[in-house]
Amino acid sequence: MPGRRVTAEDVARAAGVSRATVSYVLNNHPHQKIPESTRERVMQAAATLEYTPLASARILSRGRSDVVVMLIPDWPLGSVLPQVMDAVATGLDPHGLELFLHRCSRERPVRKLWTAITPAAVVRLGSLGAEEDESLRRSEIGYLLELANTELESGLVLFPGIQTGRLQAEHLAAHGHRKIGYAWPEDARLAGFATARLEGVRQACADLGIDPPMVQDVSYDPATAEKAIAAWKQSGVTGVCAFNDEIALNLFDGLRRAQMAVPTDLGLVGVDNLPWGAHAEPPLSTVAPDPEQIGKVIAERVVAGVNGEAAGTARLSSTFINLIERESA
Amino acid sequence: MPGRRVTAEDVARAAGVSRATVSYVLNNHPHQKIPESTRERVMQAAATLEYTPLASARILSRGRSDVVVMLIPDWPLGSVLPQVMDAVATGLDPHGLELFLHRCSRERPVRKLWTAITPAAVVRLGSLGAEEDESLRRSEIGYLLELANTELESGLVLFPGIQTGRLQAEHLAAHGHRKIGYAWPEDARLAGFATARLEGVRQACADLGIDPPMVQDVSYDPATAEKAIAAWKQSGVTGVCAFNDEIALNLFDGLRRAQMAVPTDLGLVGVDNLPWGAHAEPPLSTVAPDPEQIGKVIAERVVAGVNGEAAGTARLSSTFINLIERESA
DNA sequence: TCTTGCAACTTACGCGCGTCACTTGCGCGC
DNA sequence: GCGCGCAAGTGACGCGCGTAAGTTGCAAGA
Repeated sequence: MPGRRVTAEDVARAAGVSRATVSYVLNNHPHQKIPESTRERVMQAAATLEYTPLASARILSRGRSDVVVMLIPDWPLGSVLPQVMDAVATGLDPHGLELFLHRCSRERPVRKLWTAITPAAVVRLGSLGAEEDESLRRSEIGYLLELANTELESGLVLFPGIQTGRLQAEHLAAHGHRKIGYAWPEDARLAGFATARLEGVRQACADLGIDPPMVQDVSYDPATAEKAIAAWKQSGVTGVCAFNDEIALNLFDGLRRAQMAVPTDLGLVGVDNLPWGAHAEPPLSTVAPDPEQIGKVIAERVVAGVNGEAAGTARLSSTFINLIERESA
Repeated sequence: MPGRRVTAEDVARAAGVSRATVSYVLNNHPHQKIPESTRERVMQAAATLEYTPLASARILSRGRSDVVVMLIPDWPLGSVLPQVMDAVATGLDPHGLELFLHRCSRERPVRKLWTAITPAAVVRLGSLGAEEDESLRRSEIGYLLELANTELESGLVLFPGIQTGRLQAEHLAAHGHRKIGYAWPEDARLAGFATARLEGVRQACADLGIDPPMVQDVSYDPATAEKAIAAWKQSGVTGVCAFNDEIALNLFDGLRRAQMAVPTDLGLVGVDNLPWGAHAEPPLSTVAPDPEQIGKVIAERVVAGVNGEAAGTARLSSTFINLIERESA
């Protein structure tokens, strides 16, 4: 019923040339001399027939596809990641590459992915467990871009976690806080990020010659916030680096319930620059990653990798995160 | 360097059979009699060689892939959608189908997608604009599942928007509210959902014989909340249906700043069942979609469609949304 | 007039796989 | 001893495309 697919053969017939010519024209093959007249004829025919080359055939013969897959672990997606993904997609677009996302979890191993798709590149976000990582590296993916949380891991540093932590701690210190706390997210899946950021806070504290941060678990539950606040108060903590803005906002609420004021009773800095943070009372200071920039860099790397250029392992500079100073510290 | 790809040919050689036999064994071809001994030999060889059939070749010869693509518009992703996506993926998995996500925006037309991938099915979430929709339908996708917001549109109803709105309004009415407001999200990309939900609220009001809802724009900005609250107060509104929990929580804050109490001064119901809502003060009543169930149904539909069974256009029953009564109404 | 050369094509092969149609081997009944 | 039937397995084609290698036609140089 849907009428057979339009193939290059049909276009060739319509344009009165051979299939090879069609292919040369449509792919701008460099080593072929093709007069403008036939080129136009072919283009014309392809357009009217609405010809679209079949991906699988293309891949089969070229040995590579135009698909880039980004592996997203099954964390709760924040607001930043989707923006990054969009930026990557727009960065890839002019080079004819399409971005697809694939969520991976422990239950559904990624291994079967190569059966389904032959990606030109894979962007791995966070680790998938040693076994999966290994099989990923051994697979015949054209290019594999690994994004890491810290400068300690190998790969391209996406969210410079240590730098983030440092900025948070330094911001608090700049406002006179000498005893610092860290609000650690309970969700185990976020531990990778959290470790890096906490490390940054630790380093900054050491450099500033103050005590290492006092870590408390905090989730969305107000009870956890209250407990943490009490613990910090008792040990004289005056400023807290929160893993992210959501947790920081939960602490805001906890402080309000405890009749405490921000930043006089406790200073706060978050991460992510959520819209809500700017409107909190008082406005929340935060370390903001720049999704546009991050996405752009990832896309550039992928394009370079796909084109066979050596990858290199430069780190993202701190241009991609910015401290947004507001009034919560 | 990476050493040539392992093909079915290699497996055949290793197992001492022909390539055809390998293919029959690995695909469990029904019309072939294959003794257990050779079957084992082939499996064994495939395993030790770590043979993975090349997707594109498979697709090319079978004419269909094992990839299901879900088109996600570029709204800000909430917390529900990712959960739905995960549920879809798990539902697809046992049938050998892999789920990939593709964000689409106005700038990057989906049309080129069929060049990159030959999906077994496409799940369309929301509309992409008339032109895109049309080209999507005309393409040779095996199966296209369209998800709609209201019973008015064609397709499978994913989030029963009208039903959602009704539940919200009825909940308020059950607690004595006779004059109802609606908090409309400013983000234009959410208008599709919002229209459906508001329609539900309208219907419920009509059925209950009370005034139609008084609509106010509310975003993340507290200023919008304050303005809306003032307007509702002035016109005697006592209960408000918020587009979602985030907006409801913003209204919470606004009410607190205005020294007003929930639900005595203004009752509130949200949608989505965000973790924060349960911990709000007082806990937020909300209409909760069930991501697991929704995902399961989508997956079932897709599997049926891919297997060539007629789709049907049954609507999702209200089992997929549940009113969670807490204390904010 | 006969090469030589180059632009403008075309022919034909291979990518890796599914699968149809066909062959082979072998036990069985007559 | 021979034809028959069926289990077990193979040969070969086609999917749609990129592209290397080959072919044709025609103008220019000798």
